[in-house]
Amino acid sequence: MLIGELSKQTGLSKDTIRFYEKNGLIRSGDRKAGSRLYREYSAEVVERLAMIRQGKALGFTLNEIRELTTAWESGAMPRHEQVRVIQDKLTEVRQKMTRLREMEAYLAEKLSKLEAKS
Amino acid sequence: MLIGELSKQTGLSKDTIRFYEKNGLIRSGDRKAGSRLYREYSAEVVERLAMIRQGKALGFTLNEIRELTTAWESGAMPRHEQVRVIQDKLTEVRQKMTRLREMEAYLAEKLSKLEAKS
DNA sequence: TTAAACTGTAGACTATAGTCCACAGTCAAG
DNA sequence: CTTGACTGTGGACTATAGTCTACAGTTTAA
Repeated sequence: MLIGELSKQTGLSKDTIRFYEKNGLIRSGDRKAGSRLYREYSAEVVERLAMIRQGKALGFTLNEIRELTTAWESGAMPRHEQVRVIQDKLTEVRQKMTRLREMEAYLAEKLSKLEAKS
Repeated sequence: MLIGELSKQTGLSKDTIRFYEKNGLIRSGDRKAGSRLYREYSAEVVERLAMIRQGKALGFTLNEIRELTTAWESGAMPRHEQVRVIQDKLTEVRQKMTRLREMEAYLAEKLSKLEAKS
């Protein structure tokens, strides 16, 4: 699919998609268009962009996400490296979960104190 | 305590602390020092800065965090407003938890596929 | 009493993550 | 066969979240 379609399917702007591609977060093939080339995207890119969006909403930076997604590009690095990168990220994800539970407890307490006063 | 001490206790730079204060995330009192005034911080500020840091690591922006912390400044807004703001943030926290679980499942799957191949 | 370590403000600078604009080639419908 | 919606590139611009520098007053330990 072309970039406009991808943009529609993901809700990300074309500029953002080009920006991500320039920064190595996604890839595209070439579709010939006269003297020029249009970007041709595969369906998996939709999934990957969804993942990037999730990651960002959880406080991961594009650099961190790129490191991760590069890891499951076959041939990008030796398998034990791939495993290590993914395991590290998994650990971070679990740490964030702990933090979220703390945050939830903190907010819930603030709330119950407020409601007790009323 | 003065800003250097607060910096030491929180691990945030003095510049960052002044920046947060300028942007309404924390407050200080005045300590007279000759013709000038030094910032005097209470012990609760340590806790609040820890919370800000947590929030940031979870993808909340300073603006979002400020809205929240303003809510538990008594007199800042009517009580039902305070309750609403905190409840909204609690909802967001729970959404993030769901996202994290998805992310965890996604990574765990990538990992098990990789390990199956070896 | 003076040097080092602290405090303050103002403003320039940085990195990250985009967004916007101008200009130009491509394609499909009328 | 031209007009409108698409595509591309390059570069300027923006917001967020700081960081750094210069300059100056304050405090304290030698």
